[in-house]
Amino acid sequence: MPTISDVARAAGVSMSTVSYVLSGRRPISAETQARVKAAIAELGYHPHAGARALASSRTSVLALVVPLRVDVSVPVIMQFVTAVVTAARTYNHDVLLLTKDEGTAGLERVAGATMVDALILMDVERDDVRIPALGRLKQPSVLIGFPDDAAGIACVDLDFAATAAECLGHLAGHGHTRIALVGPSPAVYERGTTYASRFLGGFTEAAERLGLETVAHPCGPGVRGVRECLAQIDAELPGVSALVVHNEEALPPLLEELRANGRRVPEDLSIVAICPRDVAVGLPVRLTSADIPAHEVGTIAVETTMNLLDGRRTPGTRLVPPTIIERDSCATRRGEISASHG
Amino acid sequence: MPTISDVARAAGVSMSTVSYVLSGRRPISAETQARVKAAIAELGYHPHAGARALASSRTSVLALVVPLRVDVSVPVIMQFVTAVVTAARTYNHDVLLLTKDEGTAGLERVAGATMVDALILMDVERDDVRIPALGRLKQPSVLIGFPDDAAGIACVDLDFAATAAECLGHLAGHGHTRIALVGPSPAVYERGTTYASRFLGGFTEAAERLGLETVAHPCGPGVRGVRECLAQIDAELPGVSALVVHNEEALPPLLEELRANGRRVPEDLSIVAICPRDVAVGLPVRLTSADIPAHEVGTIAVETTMNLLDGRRTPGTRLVPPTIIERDSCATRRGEISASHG
DNA sequence: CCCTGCCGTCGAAGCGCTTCGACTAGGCCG
DNA sequence: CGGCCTAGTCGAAGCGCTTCGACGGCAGGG
Repeated sequence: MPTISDVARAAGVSMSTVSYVLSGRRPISAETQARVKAAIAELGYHPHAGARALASSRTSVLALVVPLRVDVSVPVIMQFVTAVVTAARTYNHDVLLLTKDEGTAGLERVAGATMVDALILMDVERDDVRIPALGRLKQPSVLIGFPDDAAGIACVDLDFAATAAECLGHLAGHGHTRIALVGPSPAVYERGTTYASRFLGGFTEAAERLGLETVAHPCGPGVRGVRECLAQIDAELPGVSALVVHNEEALPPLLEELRANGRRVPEDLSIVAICPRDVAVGLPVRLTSADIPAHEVGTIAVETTMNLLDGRRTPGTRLVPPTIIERDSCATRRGEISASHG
Repeated sequence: MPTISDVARAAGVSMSTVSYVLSGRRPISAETQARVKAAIAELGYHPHAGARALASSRTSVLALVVPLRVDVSVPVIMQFVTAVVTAARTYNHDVLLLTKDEGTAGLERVAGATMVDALILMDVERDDVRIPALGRLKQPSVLIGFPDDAAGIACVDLDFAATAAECLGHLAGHGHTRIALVGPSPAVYERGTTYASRFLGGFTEAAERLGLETVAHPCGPGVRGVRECLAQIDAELPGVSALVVHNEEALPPLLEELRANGRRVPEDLSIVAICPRDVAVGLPVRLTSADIPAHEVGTIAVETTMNLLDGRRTPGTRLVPPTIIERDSCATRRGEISASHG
């Protein structure tokens, strides 16, 4: 492996000149640059990452902490991951993958060892124990998701409250007035992931504002969970004409159960789901959905990280606005549009 | 951040002694060790990864190259990833995540810069362009999957040929003699991922050995692909009584299509699927399946990597034997067991 | 009792890079 | 025409760690 001094010798310049050609931190004449670059290419020189990190205390590596076994669907996690990796590469950074189950220790390890320049955490909980730990690190960090107290912390996520409101608005626009929320599994609420409560909050508030009659229920796993949830909804809100489903895993069994009971979608029951595009189109009925913009959120998380690293002041929290995509699961209730639009 | 010399001073020893306590490469008396460890704990000392890499030319980081957009299902990829990360941690290594779309350049970058000690590649193709590049790196590498010419390369994967044979054996044991293979999408074959052809090879050979009548067809995406595939199978092998499905994505539409056509599983048609446990149990019919042992394969890949790093000679290729798990999708054809068992 | 060898420790030489200060030439201003 | 600034380059001092050779002391063998 050639070193910077091999390059310097080959180009007939000093080591520092080679370094400045590479970093651009000082002006170097065009001819010198050309000679240095030629030497680099010829020798196949790659700067040694460790040496660089040691001398500059910058690593060009980001840590990304992903949840391992969670209730949020795996493909969505993977979308975040690929978005972050791809975006990081556009800033010439690489990504070190940590799992959430290492907890605080993992963060301290990679940060303490100066393996990374910054950290991005997914699956943030209401009162996440990792947050105080982050404050003690010398590296900045960005959260994907929101803790209860997001003061002074950089957070990025879909605006779940606005998403709920949009869903209700969409259904109200189609004449629906009795609408139920099929929420995430109870485990999600217990674990304290705030997207569930943010969504519920937005749902409740919008329902009131729009004068809708609503109920909301979490929905456990499998056909069983779906069945129970539907039963409760039917009991508490007879004549329900639309469902907002904020639970990706529940969608397949839910559709299956409705079919089995002879309830047609959207003729008898309209559905708006919160899920990624490909899930929405991969089901028996193409679902009208609010997209989970994993790619956008991941990209923004990296951008925010880079701003932080450059010492740029940046909005502490970034809420990505929702996008509703109309497909085939939402029907208009005849003669009720005007009533609901009032 | 305290450095090793801070620790040395606090413990009243030299830097090298601290280093030897940490690495265990030379004997250090128990008392000295205790004092050093106390100092480390008290100061909250973490060795600087870059400095360590520079001095020792070891990084304790593994590169893992994952496919981005592929036909193999995302949850399975994620299982490999988490297995590799978890296993790497048990060897005190971290994982740098690369995407396959960076191609050869990505490998050369991280290897050239000495960012990693070794590389693990997923989604290896028949004549993968990255393989010659790997040979030029100073770091060892391990493949998850097999290229056409695996000579001298460390490879790990499920034994797909044996898996196919096991599936056929299982069905034959249940009295089935006319069996069709629903294969991966044509794109998989075109892309040259060898697991498809390895499976097909094992299938064909076992069919002959067991005296079965079989056909094999790739299966394109969606309901459409399933429908075409089934039509061809029925045309070419009338009276088919069992399906081996080597295509995870096809399973939901396949079951749906069979149901719509009034073909009951397993009464009219038995199914053995090749898919991870959770997919098999998450469908309307709990499928008898050959497991995709992502966790085991990932773990073995890391073990192999560690052996390579320790200069230990290790079997070049590791084929993980299949495991068939009986569930509810396989029926016995009455009165035909003895006939098929002969 | 001396030599050998091992145990436990130290000192110092790098590992390959960045970066700061310094220096030389010119160019521009007043 | 002197002072000053800028562009372009060099030299050297680290960054924090590992590791090799060396050394003193103590045990065991001849």
